[in-house]
Amino acid sequence: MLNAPQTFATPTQRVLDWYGQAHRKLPWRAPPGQLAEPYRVWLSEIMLQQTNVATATPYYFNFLQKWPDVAALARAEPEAIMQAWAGLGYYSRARNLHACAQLICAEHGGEFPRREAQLLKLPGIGPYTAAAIAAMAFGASAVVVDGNIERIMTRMFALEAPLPKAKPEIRSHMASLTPARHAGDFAQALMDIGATLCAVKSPNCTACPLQADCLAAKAGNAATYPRRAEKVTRPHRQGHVYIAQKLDGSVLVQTNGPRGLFGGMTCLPHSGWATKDAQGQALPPLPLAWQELKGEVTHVFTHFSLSLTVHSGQAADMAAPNGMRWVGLAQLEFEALPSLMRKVLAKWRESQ
DNA sequence: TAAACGTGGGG
DNA sequence: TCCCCAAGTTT
Repeated sequence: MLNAPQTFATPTQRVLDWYGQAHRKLPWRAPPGQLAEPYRVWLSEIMLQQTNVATATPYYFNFLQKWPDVAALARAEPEAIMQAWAGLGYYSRARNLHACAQLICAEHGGEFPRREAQLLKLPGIGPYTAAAIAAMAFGASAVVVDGNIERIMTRMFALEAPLPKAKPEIRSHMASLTPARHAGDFAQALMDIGATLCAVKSPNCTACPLQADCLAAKAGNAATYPRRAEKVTRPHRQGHVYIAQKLDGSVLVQTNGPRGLFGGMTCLPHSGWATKDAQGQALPPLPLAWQELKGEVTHVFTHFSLSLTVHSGQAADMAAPNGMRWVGLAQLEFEALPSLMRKVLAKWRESQ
């Protein structure tokens, strides 16, 4: 089977050919046909979990500059990592990133394990990321399945089972297509196709190298895949947040424990919003003459939306309550503040 | 298995 | 404005 004409090429070969000439150039990527550095693949893959390329890219450069390799990252202060991650969301990724770096240095001699099964054991590395690192950094013929590839497989094979039920079937199709060599390029090619051609809303089938292999393209209904289970309605929650300021300008903050929403991050004192019972109950951290700011701060999370009433109060030169601390106004920007808290502070400043 | 876990951009 | 959801993992 030498020199098979393009017309008779396999879908896999068509995708690899397309990648050679149409691939996106991304900072963590190796050129087609080459392997990328494990540290860069890992760092980018963690950042890209549920996160757009455009959003993750500046964070990737910042991390790489601060911590050029896994040993440097392992030595970093956890607070510095959380601060650098602030705004990216899903903060358990940052905590696991540090734990993973330390584990690699302590138990793997500072080198990433090459085998998928061993990668899978590391904190923050699940089935997708383990396969991606094994394929892109080590050349393994790993079966990489992310959201893009799920979308492409359900369209190519017109899979009617709704996600996540279709996942085993998707994986099986992807396994059949994955080449023995260049599996990393193949996966990245499919992700590029998913991002630029096989889009969620209006797929560009005529430009797709898989058009001839795609049942949904033939049927003209690609946009209806993947089928999805019914979405649950997002509950709404309420809470109160308190900005206490001393005469020297410093503001009262607290650092969250490692788990749960905003785990490991810096927050303004607040009433809590995690449970239905706790919502809306004002619970100031200090007995001050609190003033309520006009208008609420709203924020939408994946699993609930939130309205926050903002209170401001002038404090005398008093000690911070247990578990809290005063932070100078100029130092606030260097805290690991999630976007919600920055939003609250912005509203407060604009009310001053 | 299903829920928890952030955020910003696009239609 | 509102809804959807993006290179998932953990519990």
